[in-house]
Amino acid sequence: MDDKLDAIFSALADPTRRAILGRLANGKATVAELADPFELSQPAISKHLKVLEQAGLIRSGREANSRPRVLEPAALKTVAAWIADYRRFWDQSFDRLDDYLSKVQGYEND
Amino acid sequence: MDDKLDAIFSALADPTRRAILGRLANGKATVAELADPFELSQPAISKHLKVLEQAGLIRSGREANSRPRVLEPAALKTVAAWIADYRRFWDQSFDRLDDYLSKVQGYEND
DNA sequence: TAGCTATATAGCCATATGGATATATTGTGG
DNA sequence: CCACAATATATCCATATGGCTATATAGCTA
Repeated sequence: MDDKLDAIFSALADPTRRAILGRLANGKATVAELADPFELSQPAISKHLKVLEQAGLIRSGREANSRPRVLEPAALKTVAAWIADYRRFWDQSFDRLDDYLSKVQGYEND
Repeated sequence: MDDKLDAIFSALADPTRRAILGRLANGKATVAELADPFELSQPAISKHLKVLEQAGLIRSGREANSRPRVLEPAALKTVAAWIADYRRFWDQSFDRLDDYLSKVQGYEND
């Protein structure tokens, strides 16, 4: 799972790739469509797509001449699950845990 | 905000750094304490800490001889906020949005 | 089959990253 | 002030990353 997170976070660290995911949130798209908003070469986009796919964030389809991409939510869910463990540090709705933690931390910290 | 996400995701892409955050979730810790679980040199850990700090994920304190680190939840909250936009793709509790989206996507996809 | 369209792959290059060792810096205690 | 402890900074090195151009591959369509 750690390896997965490595790949996922690493894929998400690039703004072009996040923008691509944003586009795919509206539905599947061809490589050309995904490339359109950017001033990057087509191979550069293909490379980004490969990174996203290897991280499990998207999938490739096949449709006539083109290979449309779709979002693969599971990978994002993995991230959400990871970050959920930290939610208590900022979210009011985790008050009881928060109280508990501030006691524990207060003990350790002072 | 995009720049922030770049730095944050990039920082989170390394398992050592995620482990450090995990340790800091139990309360503040010195560099030596943070380095202890790893078979890495002290400078390597300092480098990781610098990356985490520049991403805003941790802060440095000062206490006698040592510079203890603490978690900085805001940066993680930023990630949670980003990913929340995708929550509808996997979470049942977002059913209405999900329905809406599947209609929209169905339209675009078929 | 020939040619066009869509996309992938191969190289190549510059910069970034993660690690190591050696050394500098800063604070504490004697 | 000295010596030690804790941590940071400076190099250096190997590998990874992101971009480009050129070229290969696959599927239509005439």
